[in-house]
Amino acid sequence: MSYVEEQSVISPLINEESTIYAYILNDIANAVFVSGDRLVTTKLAEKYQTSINPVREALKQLQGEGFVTVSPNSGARVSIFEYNTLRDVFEILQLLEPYLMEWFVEEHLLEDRLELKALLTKMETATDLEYRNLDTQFHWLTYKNHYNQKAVDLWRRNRLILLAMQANVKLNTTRIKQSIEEHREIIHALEERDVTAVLGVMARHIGNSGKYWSRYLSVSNRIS
Amino acid sequence: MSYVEEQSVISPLINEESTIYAYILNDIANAVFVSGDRLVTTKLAEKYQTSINPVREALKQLQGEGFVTVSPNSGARVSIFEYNTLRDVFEILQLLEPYLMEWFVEEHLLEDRLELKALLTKMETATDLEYRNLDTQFHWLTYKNHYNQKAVDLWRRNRLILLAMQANVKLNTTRIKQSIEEHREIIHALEERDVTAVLGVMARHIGNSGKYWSRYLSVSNRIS
DNA sequence: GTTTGAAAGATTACACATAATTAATATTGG
DNA sequence: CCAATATTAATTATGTGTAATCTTTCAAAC
Repeated sequence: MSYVEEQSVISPLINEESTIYAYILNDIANAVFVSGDRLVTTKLAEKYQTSINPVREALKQLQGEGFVTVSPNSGARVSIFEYNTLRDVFEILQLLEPYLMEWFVEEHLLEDRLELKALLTKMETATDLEYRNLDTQFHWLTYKNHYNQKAVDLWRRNRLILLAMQANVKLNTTRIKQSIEEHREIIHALEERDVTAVLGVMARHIGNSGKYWSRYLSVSNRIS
Repeated sequence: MSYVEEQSVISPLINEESTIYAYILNDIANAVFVSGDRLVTTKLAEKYQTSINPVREALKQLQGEGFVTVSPNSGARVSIFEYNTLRDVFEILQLLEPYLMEWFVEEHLLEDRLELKALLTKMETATDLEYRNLDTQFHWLTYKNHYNQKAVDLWRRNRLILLAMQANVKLNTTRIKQSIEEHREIIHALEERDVTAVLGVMARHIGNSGKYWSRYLSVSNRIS
């Protein structure tokens, strides 16, 4: 097990590092392996410089988390992420995010808000790929300390699926600008500690994101 | 792999059958293994009449699903289900159930409602243990066909954790009666296809259940 | 074009070797 | 003599190789 990943690990959302589990999940999140791809144990063992069992165990864990689908005697594949998955994930996020955010509005510290502002500043000069990472960091920061860590984990997993689906689709500048503006509004409402306002912006933010991606991915679905 | 379980598998909530995964999960849900218990691979392999590797893989899958916690070089344990877990699980259910139920109210068929009524009838003469099973079946029936299978799976998992926590605590008759009444109200509101009414009863139903168990399990926590 | 059958490839389960942890025992200091 | 620590023994986890079984693939025959 002396494999070194070229690409950096999707920082905040993948806890464990330097494990086969993390490598595979990272490769799924970065669309190195895409929806439906076969995950052959021998190939993976070779790629990550280890034997079959550790790979099988990593795949089983990923199966439990929903990223991989295993058919008996037929092997593992990256789970099918299609249009319906996008809808499902967004609807779950739409339940979770207001719930997680509400706590943050009331309990966050000044330093949290300053960190968010720092991220916002970085966003303004970020490229497409950097932006996605900053966006993830922004929301991760707001949720990660929530008392309901089960819910946080749920959010994390759904967010990773989203990243996997979006990895090879570019974000257009109009949407980035709109998204930055929404983040700014969130921070502003946070300063006032106005729960209703924050949740309002959040709902709009998720809704817009959902609309954007569903439009995009429905097209790419129609093509393939 | 020729192990035969004495106790029947928690029927609807555990899909796979006759697998080590299902056996272990079933034993967790029935509190054969309780929160914090060490899950030693060799022991489990012996118990379920198989070798170590399949056990390890089952444990990894259960880890991914949150039922088992694995520490490097130190092995697997049943995840810690304590008072905070109860709160977390109930809050997640409180988000999920209205979401899942809303669809059912609008889309369910007459035969679904008849099945629910049949379950209700059985509830009225059920013992404590049977009641819990019927209650699970009731809600499973309402959710299992929802278009968002990711959400359904989420509900399933959280419900299993609840079952694991409640397995060795008895349900008192007052709560059973109250619970039956709530189910009756749900069916009634379903007949009218009145979303608001159903969600109202549901919120109360979950709330009451949460109150009941938190009171009970906080006591058992204080004792231990 | 469909079916059949053989060969290659992969999955699964098992046994073994090694490394780490846990426990049990002995030793030391107060 | 007791408590805390150190040492040793047992247990357990982890990773590798291998054999058997099942799938898939590909080519030949119908």
